[in-house]
Amino acid sequence: MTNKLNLNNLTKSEEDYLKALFQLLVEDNATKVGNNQLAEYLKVSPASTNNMIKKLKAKEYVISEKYGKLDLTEEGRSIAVRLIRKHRLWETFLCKYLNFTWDEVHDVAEQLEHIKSRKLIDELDRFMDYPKNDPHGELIPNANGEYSVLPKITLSSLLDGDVCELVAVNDGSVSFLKYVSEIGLALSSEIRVLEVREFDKSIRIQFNDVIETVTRKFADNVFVKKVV
Amino acid sequence: MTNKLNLNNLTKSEEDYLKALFQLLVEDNATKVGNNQLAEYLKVSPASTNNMIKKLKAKEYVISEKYGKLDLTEEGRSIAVRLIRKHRLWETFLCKYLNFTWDEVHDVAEQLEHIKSRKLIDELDRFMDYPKNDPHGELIPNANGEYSVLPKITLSSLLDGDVCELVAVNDGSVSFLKYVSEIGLALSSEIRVLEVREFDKSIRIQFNDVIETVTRKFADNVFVKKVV
DNA sequence: TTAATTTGTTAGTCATAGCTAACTTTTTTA
DNA sequence: TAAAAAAGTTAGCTATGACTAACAAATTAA
Ligand SMILES: [Mn+2]
Ligand SMILES: [Mn+2]
Ligand SMILES: [Mn+2]
Ligand SMILES: [Mn+2]
Repeated sequence: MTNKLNLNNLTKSEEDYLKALFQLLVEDNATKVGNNQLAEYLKVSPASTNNMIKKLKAKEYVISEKYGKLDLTEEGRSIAVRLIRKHRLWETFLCKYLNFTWDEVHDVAEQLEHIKSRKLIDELDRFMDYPKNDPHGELIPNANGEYSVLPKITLSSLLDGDVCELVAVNDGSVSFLKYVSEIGLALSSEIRVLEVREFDKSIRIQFNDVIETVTRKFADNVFVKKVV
Repeated sequence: MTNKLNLNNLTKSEEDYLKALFQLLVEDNATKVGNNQLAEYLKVSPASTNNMIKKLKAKEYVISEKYGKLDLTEEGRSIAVRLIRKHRLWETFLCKYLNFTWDEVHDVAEQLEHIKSRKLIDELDRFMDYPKNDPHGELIPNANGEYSVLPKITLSSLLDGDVCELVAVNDGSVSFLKYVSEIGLALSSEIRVLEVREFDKSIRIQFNDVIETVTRKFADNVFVKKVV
């Protein structure tokens, strides 16, 4: 048990890098994550990530060999999970109690996730009666740091005739989330794939007696579980 | 009307300096505030404050002549008031909804006050139904930036026989606040000054049939309004 | 009114965290 | 398998915001 309790001396940047690396490693289930990939994800230069990775290696949150791929230590993963817990709890709070819509919460949660107070986040969790999912459908890690990834596939991976339930959406883009709501989709919507068009991979879908055509790019950001 | 809307490009440090200067100027009603005084208040070196004051003068939040005293512009005051509003609303939220005690809230609020989202703070205000006072008794500025200082004097300024009501406490020191609660004092307590001792300015006070002797230092941090 | 003390300023240093440009190593492709 | 491309690294620069040490101005005391 590597319980060093060195959780509160991380800078906002260090936290952001650890969370980003975790999301690439675990959530996007990439087999290997490289320096340039991390740089692109964080929208900084490869030189910046290279520099930060050095520091995080010295602090034993990250493992990698020179010119090799990146990985997180147990301690590094644990910090990342705590950040994701905070992020998702705050998003939930903003939607459920402060009248935020699901496209408004991410940017504010990016700030709030860096507030350092164990009591704050655990009490917020209790106050909301331990929610399981955030406003975008993603699972919220619990106070013990137990983390699991929602079983999901992208809408774009389905074939003609498949029926699925919308279980989560990518929360990164405001315009995407607004678009999803506008056409009438929401978490739990049942979606039937009418046709995947060969030419441009656009997809005709049906839900609530509505028929829409969505692009491949759109469908890549919609996460579903198959029903039929 | 100097409404430049340049409110969201300030660093945490810049915000902290403006708030500190405001608190020295307005809340502690100091006639003049100097560079070293600000440095001591913020627990940084005079060189650091001198440097930051230069930057804040360039941005037109602060006014001062070389070797002269410091003052805030309207814009500078406005930023400071918004920070104080955020600080006090968060303190109130933590106490009322998240089971924090009044000695636990200040440090977390120091972090939360720097979160940038107009909607967040105005919705938090609405959620709590527009509270007037924070957990330490201080007035919460409203959404229009209207700010007023609670009419108050220190307990240490009273004389033998005076009777007063506890209206606020200095929220800076955890050990002080714990001490206040422990002896049974709270906001609205009625306190009678039995005797101010010449020798060390210690004060015998009575409240709720309790008689206690408190030091001058203690009484400096207790804010009251006179009843008799 | 001079001398001592306090207050304020400047110069130079450090750490953090970005950047570009140049370079090296690894991987891919022809 | 050699050349090209991609990926990763390094050096050197910038800005922010701390610091100390040295100095100048203003205030206070003698
Ligand atoms: Mn989010
Ligand atoms: Mn989310
Ligand atoms: Mn406070
Ligand atoms: Mn307070």
